[in-house]
Amino acid sequence: MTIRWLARHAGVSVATISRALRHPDRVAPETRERILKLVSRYQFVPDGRAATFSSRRTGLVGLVVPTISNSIYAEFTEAIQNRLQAAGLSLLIANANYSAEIEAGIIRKLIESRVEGVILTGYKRDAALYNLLRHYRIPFVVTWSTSPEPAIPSISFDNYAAATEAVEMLISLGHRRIGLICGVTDINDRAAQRFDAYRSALLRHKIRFEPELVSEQPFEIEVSAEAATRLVTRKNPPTALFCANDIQALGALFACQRLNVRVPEDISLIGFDDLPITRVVNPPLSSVHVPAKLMGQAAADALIDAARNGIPVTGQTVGTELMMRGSTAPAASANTKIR
Amino acid sequence: MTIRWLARHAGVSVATISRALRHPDRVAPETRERILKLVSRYQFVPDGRAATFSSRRTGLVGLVVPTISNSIYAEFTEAIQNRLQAAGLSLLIANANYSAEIEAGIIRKLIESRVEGVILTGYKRDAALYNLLRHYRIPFVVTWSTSPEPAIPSISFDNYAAATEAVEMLISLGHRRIGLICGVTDINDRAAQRFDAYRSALLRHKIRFEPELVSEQPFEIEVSAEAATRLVTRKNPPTALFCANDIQALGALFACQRLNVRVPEDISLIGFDDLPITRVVNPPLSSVHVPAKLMGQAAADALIDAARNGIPVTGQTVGTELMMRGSTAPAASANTKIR
DNA sequence: TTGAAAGCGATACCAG
DNA sequence: CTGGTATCGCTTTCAA
Repeated sequence: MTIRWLARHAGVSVATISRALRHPDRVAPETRERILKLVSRYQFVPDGRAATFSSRRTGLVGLVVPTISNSIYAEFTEAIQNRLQAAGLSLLIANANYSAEIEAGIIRKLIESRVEGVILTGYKRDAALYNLLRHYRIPFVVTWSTSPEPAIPSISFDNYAAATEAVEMLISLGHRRIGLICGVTDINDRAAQRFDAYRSALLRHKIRFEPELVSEQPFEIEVSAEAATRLVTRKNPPTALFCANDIQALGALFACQRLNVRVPEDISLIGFDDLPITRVVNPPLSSVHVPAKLMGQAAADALIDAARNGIPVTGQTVGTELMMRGSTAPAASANTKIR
Repeated sequence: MTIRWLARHAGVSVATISRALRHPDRVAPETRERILKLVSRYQFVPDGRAATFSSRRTGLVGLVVPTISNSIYAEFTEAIQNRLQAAGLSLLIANANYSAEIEAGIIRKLIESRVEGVILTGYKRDAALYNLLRHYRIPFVVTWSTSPEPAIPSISFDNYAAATEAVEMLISLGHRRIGLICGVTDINDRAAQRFDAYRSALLRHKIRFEPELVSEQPFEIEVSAEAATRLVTRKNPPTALFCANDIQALGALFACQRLNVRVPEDISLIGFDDLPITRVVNPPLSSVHVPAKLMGQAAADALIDAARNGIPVTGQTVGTELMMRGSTAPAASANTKIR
């Protein structure tokens, strides 16, 4: 069942069939009707690869995320997918699983598929990969972190600034012993930037940085709860905890509840991502709002523009907002000065 | 940059280049070295479409899910993706967004891409779609619900049985006023089956079915919390709530906490999906464990087998398990008889 | 408005 | 072991 077969049956040329399918207005109404009737009668679905192959357009965009089981990436992915779908493009999705090797393989495969654009998560990766994409003239955009290199366009928020705001808020509430739970900085540049921001903020305020108050963990709520438990049950526990991720913040919140450590009276919590659930838990969780959906849409739009109209992708910074909720309060012990 | 170009530069034929890339052992070591050096020097990545086109294999599998922002689908998707990736196949993912129309368009597009298999969510859809897939000899499998038609292979658990177990548990704990929060049954056959199970269980135990105790809602935690609030603040509130989804159960739990309705003393809760978070909240949430990962892997494996070895997809039922945790207790008022 | 024919880039069969 | 070549299914000039 091919265009050629249909052409024979309809008594026209393959060119006419192709036109009837793609540019119906360029075919005589009568001819068109006849063809379309055949098409639906035989449930003909043209081979997209062949089409793609002659027209040089695959209609495919690749997305590389470390995982989608983290809600925030799921939301991000979904936003991208919806946008592309609306533009008639398809999403080829791949999990890099926080592994540089897997990622490299994935990117190669995307190039093999001749995707018309690639959305990357995080900027830190072998330069060879960026070069490969450029070499194949495949527009790409980095999300979730901004690359220091201007040649690598990123549509993202500023992890460092956002984390700084959160930590400074805790400091301004009088907290001096502030713990951190974040992702594994070796494999996650977002986590690394947030860690940096935390550390710098402390130093800037002359607060000693204590490595024992920092816990790097994978994003699993049970693991995070355990990490928080360890932090909170120290002899000299922190009075505030910055969790560079809501999953971890939730783990911490539930761990505290279980330990009868009152939030925010005994310990203040701030998360990161602003998942919908933060507004529903008790107390509601303060969190840094990350415009995941917006960021995804902007990235998709940029790539759609690049693919359709050859417009080069330009970087863009989207804003975050610290959402203060019930999980954060002035330090009880300290001389509480809110500025 | 094509195979032909490389052939000229290497002074060999295109056939040899192709072989050097796909079957290195069928090429003289010397020739091979020379070719591979060129390939890496020019960062040549063969065009997968062309390959696909001559070899009749696209290496693509399509997945149609209603959404991925629900964690449980994200986990499912991820399992499939990992499995396919390991088998050298790529996942083309599409959100149907609980819309039959969008889904139909998506399936058409998957056929256009000549995917080698399709994983569907839920069985209820226009028969024409199934026929189209069959017509194109594309193996498919239904997940998340079992089709009553044997011609539609499903790899799934039994929604009805699983929900029945949960509701009967509540009944056996002495509950007689049991509420239900579930998905929108019009567009979600899983929700519909769970609703049916709930209703039948009540009737079977001579408990009056009260429509006012049922709330159909989209899977958003805030919406679910409101729905639960309405149910719990009735003049004559239920003593137990079956939530056909953990998102909704969590919404209910947090709503109860906020209203000072004690769980499980005042109201028992059972969710569905057994998300990791259920083990961490307070009290831990009873839930029906759904083997999302296993189901995804099995579906992926079935399709891999179908694509690779022409083995027809056969249905399979995977088990669920009711995980009883702290959110459920015997009815306080009633004459508590645990059988 | 319609048709003929030249690709698009790799694969694989068949010779040599 | 290597080369020539038909082929996959459709799009797209270019003519008619």
